[in-house]
Amino acid sequence: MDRVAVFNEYVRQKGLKNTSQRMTILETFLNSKSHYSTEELYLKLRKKNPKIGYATVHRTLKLFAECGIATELNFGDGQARFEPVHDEQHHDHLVCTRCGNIIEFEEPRIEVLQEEIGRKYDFRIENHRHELYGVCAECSAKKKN
Amino acid sequence: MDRVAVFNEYVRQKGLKNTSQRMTILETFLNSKSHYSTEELYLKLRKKNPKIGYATVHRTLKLFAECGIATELNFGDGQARFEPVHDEQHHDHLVCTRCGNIIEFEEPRIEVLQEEIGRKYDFRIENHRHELYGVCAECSAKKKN
DNA sequence: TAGTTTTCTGAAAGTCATTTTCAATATTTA
DNA sequence: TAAATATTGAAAATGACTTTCAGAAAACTA
Repeated sequence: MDRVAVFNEYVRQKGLKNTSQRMTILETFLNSKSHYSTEELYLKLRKKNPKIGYATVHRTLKLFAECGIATELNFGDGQARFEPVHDEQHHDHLVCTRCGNIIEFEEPRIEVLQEEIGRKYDFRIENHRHELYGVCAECSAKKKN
Repeated sequence: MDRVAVFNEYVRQKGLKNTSQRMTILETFLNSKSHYSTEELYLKLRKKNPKIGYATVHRTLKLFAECGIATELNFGDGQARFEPVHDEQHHDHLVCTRCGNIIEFEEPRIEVLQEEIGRKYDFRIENHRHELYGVCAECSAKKKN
């Protein structure tokens, strides 16, 4: 079941309504690999439909997260970001504190160790956040620091 | 050099002033293992000194983080938290999404893997954030879910 | 040590992302 | 198609932080 279908199913089950705004937002959101903040997605959407409101974008992104087709991220810059959930393996993020660039990484061995920690503390892990902050290759080269 | 000395040294070097408020806040902050939000520490401090202001508490916590005796944490509940830096090994956190309880864990093998990732992406890691969210043993027992 | 300079403080106002309100509008149901 | 119900967008509200500013306190200076 693709993500559009998941969303439609969620909307149906919850007795929500399927509006043109929601479809536009979903489409734009899925067709991008960026880690959008509400603001960024809102600005992008205005170009397609200048009538769309900020609150609607925000509410809809929350809805995506709720039904499991988006993940809410927070890189400490004071605004939430959202990324589409993909079928591929879970990944985490390297965040460049100079240029803001975000690199995704996968490390199954860390995932395994996390599970081990959960068992050790008798803690049922539901999700996690793992971000590495620093300076990316480009910025290191640029500023030779 | 203990953390009070580190703070005093930092204040001296920066040409800042050493006030009674800062000392009170530092003392209260260090004598606790909690992960205080500004609000929580502010409320606790009011009991000792009702005249102390929220802004001062917040500014001072930022100052602690700046001089390296505190770490700023963010568990996604919309408010920053601070913990005293201890000499012991670096740790990360398990956060119970039911009761809010925070457990610290250490896992050197994860630290090693992080460094490996940094090398792989030619990324100079300066710090990281690693939090595991889920249900703690107590809450699991309570709600049998 | 008194005077001068500079930083601090606390209260209040301002900021900024997010959330809520509400009247108008759109979707879905009957 | 009408009735019921959810959604929308604009604007107001919220909440965590951040800044402002005038008076207070600390550090420096002669």
